[in-house]
Amino acid sequence: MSAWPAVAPRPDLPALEQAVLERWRELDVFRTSVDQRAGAPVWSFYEGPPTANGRPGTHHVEARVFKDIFPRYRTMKGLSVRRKGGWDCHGLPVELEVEKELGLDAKADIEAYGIEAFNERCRESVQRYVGAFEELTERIGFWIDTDDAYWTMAPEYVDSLWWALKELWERDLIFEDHRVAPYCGRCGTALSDAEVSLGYQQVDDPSVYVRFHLLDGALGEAGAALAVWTTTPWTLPSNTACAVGPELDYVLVRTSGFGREDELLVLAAELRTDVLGEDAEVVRTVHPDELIGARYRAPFDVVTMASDAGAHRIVAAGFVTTTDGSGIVHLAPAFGAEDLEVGRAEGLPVVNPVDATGRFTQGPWTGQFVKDADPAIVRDLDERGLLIAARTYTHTYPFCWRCKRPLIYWAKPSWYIRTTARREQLLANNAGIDWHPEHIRDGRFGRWLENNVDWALSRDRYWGTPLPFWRCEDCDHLEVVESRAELGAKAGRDLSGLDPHRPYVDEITLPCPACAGVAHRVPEVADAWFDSGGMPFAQWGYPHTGHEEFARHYPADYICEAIDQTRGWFYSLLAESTLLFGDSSYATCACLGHIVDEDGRKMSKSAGNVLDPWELIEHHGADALRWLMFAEGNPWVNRRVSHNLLEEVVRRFLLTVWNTHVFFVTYAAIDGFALDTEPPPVAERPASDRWVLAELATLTDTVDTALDRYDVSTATRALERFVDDLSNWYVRRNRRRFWKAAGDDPADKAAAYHTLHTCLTTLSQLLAPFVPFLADHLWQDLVVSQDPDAPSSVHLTDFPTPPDAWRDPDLQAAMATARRVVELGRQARTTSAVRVRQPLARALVTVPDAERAGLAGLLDEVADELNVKAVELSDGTGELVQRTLRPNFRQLGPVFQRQAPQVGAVIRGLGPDDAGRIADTLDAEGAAELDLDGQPAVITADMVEVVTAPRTGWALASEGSTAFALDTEVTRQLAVEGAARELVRAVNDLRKAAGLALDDRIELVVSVTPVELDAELDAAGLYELIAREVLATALHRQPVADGTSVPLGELGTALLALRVAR
RNA sequence: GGGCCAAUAGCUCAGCUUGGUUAGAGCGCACCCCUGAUAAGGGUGAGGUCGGAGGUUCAAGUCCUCCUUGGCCCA
Repeated sequence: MSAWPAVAPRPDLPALEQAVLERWRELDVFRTSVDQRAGAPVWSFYEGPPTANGRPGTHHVEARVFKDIFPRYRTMKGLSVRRKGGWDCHGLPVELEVEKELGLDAKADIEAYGIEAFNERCRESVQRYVGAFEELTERIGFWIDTDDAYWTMAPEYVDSLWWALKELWERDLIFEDHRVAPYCGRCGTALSDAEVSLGYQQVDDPSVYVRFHLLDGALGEAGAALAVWTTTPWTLPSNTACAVGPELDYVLVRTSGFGREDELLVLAAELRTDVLGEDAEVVRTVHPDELIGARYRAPFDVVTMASDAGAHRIVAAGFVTTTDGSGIVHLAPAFGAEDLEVGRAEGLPVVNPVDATGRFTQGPWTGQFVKDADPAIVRDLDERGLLIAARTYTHTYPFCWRCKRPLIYWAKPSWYIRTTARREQLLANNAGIDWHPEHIRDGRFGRWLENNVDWALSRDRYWGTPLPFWRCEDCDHLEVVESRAELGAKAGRDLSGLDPHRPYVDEITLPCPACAGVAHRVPEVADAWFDSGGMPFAQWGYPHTGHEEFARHYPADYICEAIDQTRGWFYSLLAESTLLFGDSSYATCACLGHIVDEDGRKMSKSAGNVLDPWELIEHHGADALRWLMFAEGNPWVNRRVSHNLLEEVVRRFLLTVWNTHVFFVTYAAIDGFALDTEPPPVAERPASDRWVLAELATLTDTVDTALDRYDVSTATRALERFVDDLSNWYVRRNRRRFWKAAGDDPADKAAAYHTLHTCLTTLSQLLAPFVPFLADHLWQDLVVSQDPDAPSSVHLTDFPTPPDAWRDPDLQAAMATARRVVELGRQARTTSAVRVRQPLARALVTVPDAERAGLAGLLDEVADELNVKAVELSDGTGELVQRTLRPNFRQLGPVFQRQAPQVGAVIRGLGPDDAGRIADTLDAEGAAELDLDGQPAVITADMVEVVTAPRTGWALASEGSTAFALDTEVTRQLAVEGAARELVRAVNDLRKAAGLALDDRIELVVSVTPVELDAELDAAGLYELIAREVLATALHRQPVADGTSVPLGELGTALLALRVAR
C-alpha cells in the first residue's frame, strides 16, 4: 500500500490546475476518454466555432465550458462522444481586422492592394487568432479536438458548400433579385448591420410634406391631394406608389396657409394638427378602403420607367404608423427595404436612377450625390406648387463608419436562398427542437421564423466562400458547380489543387453549354453564416468524402451558443439542414445569456469593463470560473462575472471541498489507513455514516437527472448543499472518530474512513464534468495514490451509480429533523447564555407525530452536538406539554371556501385547553366541531396540525410544530465537568502554540486550586478524560513553576505546563 | 414601433411549470461560540409592501391583463 500524498492546507488552485494539465498531456487523458468508448452508442456534439477574428474573451469561456460539460457527462455515462473542433474563418470581421492592420479604408483600397495579397493576410490573421483560442481552450479544460478541427476556409470544406449551393440551385431554391441594403456611395459597398450600427449620428434632415393630386373617385373629382411625407426628398423622383395603413383613420380637411387657399388634403386623422395646425377644418373622415387602389399624379416625371403600369396608386401596408409624418408613406422600392417588399407584393416596378457611387444618372440632377440634391428637389417641388411644407427633422441616421458620409438605402442585385418556400417545414422542425430555455422555440426563434424572409446569401466582398456560379456573358446562362472537380472537368483542366478563393476562382472561365459564349464567375462571395450552417456536412467534406462520419453524427444531439446566435448559427444550421435534408441538424440547443460585468452592464471596450479571461484564470483558476458559469444564476439569462464573485466561489465551494479532502488525507496518513482493508457493511455502520451515504445516493441521482436535462443549476445547487452537509455536519460531527486511538473501536474507525473516502471519491466523479481539474486532483490523491490499477484519471471512470444499500429516505428525514432540533437547541443555548462547552443535564423535545420515531434513534446525536446529557422525546401528551392547533389551509380551503379564513382564525385562537380537547377528539373520532360565531363547523383531522410544546419553564425555542426546552440549571457536578472541558481546550491551545504535530504525545503538569476542585476533578475521573483528550501519556498533578494560568470562573484556577513525551 | 427576457433582503441569486396563510441560501452587517480541518470552522440575529396597478380565486411571489424600469434582438 502506498503512502497518502502530502496535501497543502491552502492550495494554489491555478498551480494545481497546471499540474493536472501537465498530466493530462502526458497520459493523453482526453484521447483515452474518447477512445475507450469506441463502439459505444454515439452521442453527437457539434462545435459552433468562434470566428477567429480577435482575442478570446470571457464570453467565449462561457460558451466553451457549456460545450464541455455535457460531452464530458455523456462520456462518463458510457457514450461515444467525438469532439471535433472547428474554426469559422471567413467573413467581414476578419476583413475589417486586416483592413485595420493594413490601414485600408475602402473596397477600392483593397482592390488596389490586391485581392490575392489581401486574402493571404486574412488567412494569416485567422491562423494567428486560432492559436490564441487553442491556448485558452486547453487552459479552461474544454476538451475539444483542435488537431481534428474543420476550417471553413479549407478547400474540401468549400467543396461541400459548393455542393450544397448547387443542390439548392437545382431545387430552384436560389435566385437573384434586388436587395435594398445600407450602402456607402463613396466606398462603393453595402454595409453589414454591425457596420451600420457603428455609424449612427443624430442629424437634422429635411422633413417635407408634398401634394400628390388624386385622380380617381370623389376625392379626385373634388381636387383633393394626398399630404405625403418624406425625409429623403431625393427619392421622390423614383416614387412608384403611396402606402396607407389599413387600420388607420384618415380625414379630408380644408385648409389655407400652405401656399393655397381652401385646398383639400387627405392625411391621417391623428396627425392633422401636427402637420397642418389647429386651423385645418375636417370635412369628413376617409376610410382607408376609399384610398386603396386610387391613382394619383406622380410628383416627378424625370425618370424613365420600364413600365408604369400599376404604378402611382395607393396601396395598403401594415408598417404605416402615425408616430410621425402624415400617415401616408411615399414608396420608392429601390431605396427602402419595406418599400421593396411592398413593391414586390404589389407588382410595382423598381426604378433606380442612382448609380453605384450614389449619384443621379437621370434627370436634372444627373451627376449629383443624391443627398446633395435635396435642396434643389425641394425648390423644384415648391416652384411647381407641390410643396405643402418643408421643415427639419431630427433623428439618428446611419453614416459610413469609415468615411463619415451619409449612407443611402439602395437596391442592388443580390443572390437569395428561397427559405420562404420551406417556411412551414422550418417551423415544424423548430417545434421538434429541445430548446433551453424553452421559450426560444415559440418566442425569439419561432417568431423570427414565422416572419421569415428569403436569405440574402451574397456579399460583395473578398474573404469568403466564392459563389460557384458561372454566368455566360452572352446569353446569361448560369452554370453551377458542386466541386473543384466538376469545375475542372467543365473547364477542361485539372483544378484539384485550386485554392477555391478569390482571386484564383475568378480567373477560371467556362465555355457556355448553351451558346458559344464564355462564362465568368459572378463576383459575390457567400454570407459567412452559410459556411457555419453547413458544418454538419461540410466538416466531413460530405458528400465528396466522409459519408460514414456524416451519417453517424447527423443530427447533433447537442449544440450550444449564446442567445445572439438565434438569427446566426441556430438559423443557418436549421435553414440549410431543412432545405437540404428536410430535418433539423440538432436535437437539443442550449441558448446562453450574455456575460455582463459586476454592475450588470454589457462588457465593451468603450465602457472599459472588459474582463480578460486569462487574468481571471491566473488569479482564481479555471475551475472557479467554470463553477461560476455553472452555478451563479440562470445560464439562460445575463450573468455577472467579477473578481469578487470568483473569490466567493473559491472560498465558499472549492475550498470547502478542499478542506474536507485535506482532513481525510491528513488523518488517513496519521492513522496509516489503508483502502484494502475490508469496509464494514453499510448496514452495520453508525447512523451518521448511513445518513451521509444516503445523501450521497440522492445527490448522485439529482446530478445525473439534472445533467440529463441540461439543468446545471439544479446540479450545482445540490452539489453545493452536499459539500456543505459533508463538511459542516458529517465531518464536524464525526471528527473524533478519526483521531481517537485505534484500539478503541477499530470497526467504527474503519467505517468512518471508508465512508468519508467513498463520499470524496464519488464527489470527485460527480464534480468531474464541472470542475475537471480539482476533481481529477482529488482522484489522484484519494484513489490513484493508493491503487496503481485504478483508472488513472477520474475522467476515465463511469458516472457513479449508487448501490441500493446506501438508500435510506427514512434516515434522511430523521436526520433532517434532528438537525432542525439542534438548531432550536442552539437557539435555546444562545438565549439562555449558557455556552455549549458547559454540559447541561437534560432537554425535552417535541416534534410532529410523523417524525417522532425517526428522531428517537438520533437523540444521542442531538445530545452530543448540544452537550446535553439527556435529550428526551416527549410523546406529545401529558403534563409536561401543551398543545395548540394550526390550520392547514390546503385542506380547509376547498371545504370552507369563503369561510376558510374565519375557520382558520378560530383554530388559531383556541387556548391550550380547548385545543387539547379538540386534538383528543380528532384523534379519537377523526372529526370535531368548532363554534364558528354560533354556527357549528365540523373539521377533520387533516385540517389541522397539532403543535405541542413543553411547558416546563425551561429555556424554550420553537419553530412550527417542533420545540426544544432546555434545563439550564448548572449543578456543581456539571460545572466541574465544564472546568475539565476548559482545561482540555487550554492544553490544546498550548499544543498548538508549541507547534506540536497532531499526533505528538505529551506529558502534562497541572495544578488546580482550590484543592476541593482538584479533588472533585480527580474523583469524577476527569483527569483521565483530559489526558486522553490531549494525547498525554502522563498527567502530573503537582505545582507548576512557570505555567500558563487558566481561569475556571467561580470554581478556581489552574496552572498548566506540558512537554513532548519521549 | 414589434418581439423576447428580467425585476424577490444592502449585494448576488433560489423559489414561479404543480396557488395553500412563517418566502429561502450565500455574501455583507451585528453579536457570540469554537480552537485536534486552525492564515480554518461554527452559531444566533437584524434585514423583504416578492417593480407598480388591476383582475381571477376561499387563498397569489406563483395564474391573467395593463403599466414602469433595465437588457437583448428586430425594424
